[in-house]
Amino acid sequence: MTCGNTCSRYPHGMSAKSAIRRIAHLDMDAFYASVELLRYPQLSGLPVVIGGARRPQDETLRQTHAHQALARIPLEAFPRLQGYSGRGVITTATYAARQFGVGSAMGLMKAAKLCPQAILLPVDFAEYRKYSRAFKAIVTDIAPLMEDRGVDEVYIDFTEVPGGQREGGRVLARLIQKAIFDQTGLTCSVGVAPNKLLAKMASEFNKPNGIAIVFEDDLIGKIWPLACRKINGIGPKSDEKLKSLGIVTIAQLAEQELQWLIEHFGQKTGAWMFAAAHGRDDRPVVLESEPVSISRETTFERDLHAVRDKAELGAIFTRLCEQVAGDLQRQGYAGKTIGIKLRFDDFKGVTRDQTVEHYTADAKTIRGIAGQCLKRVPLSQRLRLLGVRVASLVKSDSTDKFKENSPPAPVATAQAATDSIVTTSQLF
DNA sequence: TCTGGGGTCCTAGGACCC
DNA sequence: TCTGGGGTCCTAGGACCC
Repeated sequence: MTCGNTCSRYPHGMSAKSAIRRIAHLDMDAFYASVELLRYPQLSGLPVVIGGARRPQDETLRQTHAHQALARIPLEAFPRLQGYSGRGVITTATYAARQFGVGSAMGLMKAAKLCPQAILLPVDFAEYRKYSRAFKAIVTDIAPLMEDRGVDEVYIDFTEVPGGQREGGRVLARLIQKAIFDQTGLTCSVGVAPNKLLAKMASEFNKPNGIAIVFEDDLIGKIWPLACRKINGIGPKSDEKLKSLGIVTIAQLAEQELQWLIEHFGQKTGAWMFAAAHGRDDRPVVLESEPVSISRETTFERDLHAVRDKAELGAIFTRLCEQVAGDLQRQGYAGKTIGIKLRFDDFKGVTRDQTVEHYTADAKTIRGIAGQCLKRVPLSQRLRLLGVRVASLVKSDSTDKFKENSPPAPVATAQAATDSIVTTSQLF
């Protein structure tokens, strides 16, 4: 068994001052909704949902409100879920709304039935990003070793932070929580534990605005009674499979032999599950990471047909390529694997990609290669989603030696050549 | 009336090379 | 010519997460 950085940096019981590894997981409470409540305090206590709605009436809400004193806007001026029609899901719901059974990822029309009086606000990523940057800056001012896990979550290594060991991390967690609240008005929940796996579970224990401390000795008492699904990485599919094998709780998972888990879930997953069930996880807190891929996708307001809606589809496709190219250029990357993603009206999806010789961040080049990918998909079925992705990324300053202007002419595949069904080759 | 828009990582087969 | 193994790259799909 090899011993990596973690062991050599934190020798167990070796020196009198040896620090115990303490990792925190911090999770902002109902993040998007809470940010909206800062702008519209008159909505506090009311059921509010933030939705991925892209209807014209939603898009105009911000402009309508733009020049008013937001806190004075009367309640009647806010759109309600009642009578909502169209696509879109809830991204965040206030705790008041959650009491009606609505929550993340639920379709807005279903939510409208459960809680018609709920106020519906469109998402405003720019605003959430602002608060995201703000709370992360507050965290790193106090504890510099932070791993970004998206807009509203971070891991923090408390181990070597002054005060990070006091009360198992509770003192520092409280300090960070208070600093974030004082400076942003937002609340968060924090779990502190010997590793990321346990810290993540702990942060859920006392939500919202709570702190939970977990020590190694708490495994049996606090972790084992939980459902396997609470382990970050065990999703709906694995959970179902575990249930079918008679395993519901983490304790039951921990009873299984390593070999038995490997037989049922494969070498990697089986071994990982075994470790997780025993509370073991030595992943470090990662401060910086490079993106693997950059993509844009969109679900249409209505399903589109490759033939009947050819012009509309073509325009959307071009726009997606331009957006991806813009993202790449802004972030300073170029890629050489270009791909597309389609979702059909039955929600089944396919992907196609192609790796080319030259790195690119150019919209027209991407559009050309993505168009070739699209030709390899039979398109008799109606589409609900189209996406464009660029992977195999490099920092664009390191691509100066490759020139971007030579889109290769991909050879048509045998499959595309022999395809007798309607394909986009006639369209794009 | 189902199910958004980003991402990451893993698996598995085939091509190709040594 | 056959047998065998390992490594890497590419592609497609799928599970999972925020």
